[in-house]
Amino acid sequence: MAPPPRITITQVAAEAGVSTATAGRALGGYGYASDEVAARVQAAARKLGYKPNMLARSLVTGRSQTIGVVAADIDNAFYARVLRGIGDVARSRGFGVILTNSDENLDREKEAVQLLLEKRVDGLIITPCDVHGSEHLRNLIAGGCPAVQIDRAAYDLAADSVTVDNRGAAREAVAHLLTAGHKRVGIIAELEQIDSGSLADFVAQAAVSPLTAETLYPSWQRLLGYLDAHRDAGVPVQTQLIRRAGAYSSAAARHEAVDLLESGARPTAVFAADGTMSQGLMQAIADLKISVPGQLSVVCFDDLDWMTFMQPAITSVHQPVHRIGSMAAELLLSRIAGETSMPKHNVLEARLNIRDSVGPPPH
Amino acid sequence: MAPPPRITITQVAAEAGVSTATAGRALGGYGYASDEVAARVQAAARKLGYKPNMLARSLVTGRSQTIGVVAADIDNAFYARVLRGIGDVARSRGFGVILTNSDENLDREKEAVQLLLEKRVDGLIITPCDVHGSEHLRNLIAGGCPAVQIDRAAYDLAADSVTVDNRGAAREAVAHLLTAGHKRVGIIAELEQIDSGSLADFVAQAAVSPLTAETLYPSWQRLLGYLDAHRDAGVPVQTQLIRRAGAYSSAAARHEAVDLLESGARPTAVFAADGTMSQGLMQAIADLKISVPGQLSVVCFDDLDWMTFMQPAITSVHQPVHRIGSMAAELLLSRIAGETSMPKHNVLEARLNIRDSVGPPPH
DNA sequence: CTGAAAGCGCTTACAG
DNA sequence: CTGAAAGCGCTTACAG
Repeated sequence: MAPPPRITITQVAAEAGVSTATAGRALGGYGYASDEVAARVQAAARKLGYKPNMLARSLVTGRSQTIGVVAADIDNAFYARVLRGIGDVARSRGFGVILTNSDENLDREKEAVQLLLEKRVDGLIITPCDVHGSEHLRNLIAGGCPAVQIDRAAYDLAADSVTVDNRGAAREAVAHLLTAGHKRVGIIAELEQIDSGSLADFVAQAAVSPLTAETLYPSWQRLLGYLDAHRDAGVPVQTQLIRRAGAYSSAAARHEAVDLLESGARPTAVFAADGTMSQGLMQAIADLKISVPGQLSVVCFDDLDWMTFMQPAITSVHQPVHRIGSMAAELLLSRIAGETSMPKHNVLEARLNIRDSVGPPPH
Repeated sequence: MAPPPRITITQVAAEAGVSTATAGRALGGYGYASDEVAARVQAAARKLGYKPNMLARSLVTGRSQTIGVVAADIDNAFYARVLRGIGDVARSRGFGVILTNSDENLDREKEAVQLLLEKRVDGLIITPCDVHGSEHLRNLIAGGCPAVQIDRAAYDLAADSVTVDNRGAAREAVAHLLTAGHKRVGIIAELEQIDSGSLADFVAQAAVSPLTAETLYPSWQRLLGYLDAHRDAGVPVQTQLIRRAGAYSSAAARHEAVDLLESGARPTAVFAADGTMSQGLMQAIADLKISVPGQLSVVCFDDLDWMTFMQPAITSVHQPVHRIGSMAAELLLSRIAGETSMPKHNVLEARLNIRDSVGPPPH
């Protein structure tokens, strides 16, 4: 009933009649060992049911063969998928993955990083909750801990990043609507963090000077794509069609969407800028019993990947989410392996998946 | 540019002018230390930016403050949520979480358990991919590693489990359809693993002797609930209405659903036994342009949690998924803390969420 | 309350 | 190719 004591390399060495150093070399795949001895040690290990204690190994080698992940919220299809990509790569390379959630909260992020550091991860993959660069992340990098950012990139952090071309994808999505003849295209976006003054200022500024999207939050990048498409098509932007949920919440999105769709100048098409906004929009459409694409054309950013199963199937922007994770992991592992070069910002393309939710504007 | 060397407790002790033992006691919160010394040590630690090395601590204490999770597939809303529940509890108790995926593959599961054991997790939460009890899991338990099963329970494993009352929930769901007057209710279920001979045998046996659901796979448990509801309502079971996708695949489900809905004796209602089956069913309904609930009433098991956003909103069985994870983690932590009692199988209730997808049978 | 010593289970130079 | 010794960074008895 009492748990049998764990077998250590000392016992294996004794059983095989060699030193622990030799046993370690034979088992750990480092250093030399004659075939004869190696076989004897392995037999002893098998016989005793030896399992190496990685904690001890890590303590001496200084590497834990573990990567840490700070996700914003694993209970979200986007991060779940990213994590799958990370996990697949980690597994294939013999690495473990320690997972933490920040909930977009800076204190939680700090705690999470702290935990991961104490557990001596070899590197970490993080969704920084503040793109304006948090000091603790700079310290991390300065401390020599490899890190790869995901989904967003803090502008002054000398670390790799893997993101999606949000701006380009939104531009394409909105262009698709404008090309179908729509002149009043709404957008529902999170736009929580204020990057550059008010929303109106942002729009005004985008109109006169080309903004760079690199260091913005995804929802602002997508708004920029929306503005790009309008400029490209020569369709004037109407600020009352730009709706800001102000939070990553489908309830907030639903509220904004209902308000938008009941407003005097109802748009003939709407672009929802992420999966959660899309949920809210679809709820609003159901609330108001609006037919799609009859009365309203719709394109959704589909982080959540359920747009294909809706009726009608929604034209949506599909991110290569698994790839974000696997690429981040590959990058991180190459940094851990010592590959050194300038930090690189990798931008993946998102694909527009054309379905049945876009038609010509009504009458 | 070179990463600054890590600060160890030895350096903190030197800085504070005490022994490492005292420094450890002052910092680690174990043993005694006078207020004066404690303050001096803490000041030194802060000054040097000391971060404890948990690897070293774990090596000596024998506890890693880490729990391992073997999920079937994190890229699935069910496990993502479970993991959230686990992560929330772990965080609040200062534990780390190492995540692995088994993909319902026994070899992967073994590898995963092996990895977790080498990393010396204090316990693990697992979705056993073979409910017939795998030897490696028995060894694990025998080795004294606390483990909690999730979603299913291997029948001969002396370990806690947290599952959902699949049978009861399916029974309620199907009863809801039968009560609405449906006499031909179809079911689309995974039913991959054969638990007791053929499907027909299983159904026949259930009719004569009361089967116990405890050690069955979830999809078989749900089928049992389907049969229960029919027996309760005195409605005869028609085997051609019981469709088996044979795999956890929405494509397979879609195929079976199309076949079922195009068959001579088309059912007037269908129960989809899990989120993936539900996807397949909804696709089939779209393929065939069947109106819901006009021509067909539908109840779905909603692992994926997107039924509420569909049009029309689908009546669905909603599992307390987050709770599964948090409960499993709490249970595991109490075992790790040394609480010893008989393994307990905890069964959570699922809730039927009534929406618009059920009406009376046509004509 | 504090310190010197031993030790957790490994790996790493260093001799041989 | 192998072994004796030292050491990774901590904690744990054991004296004092």
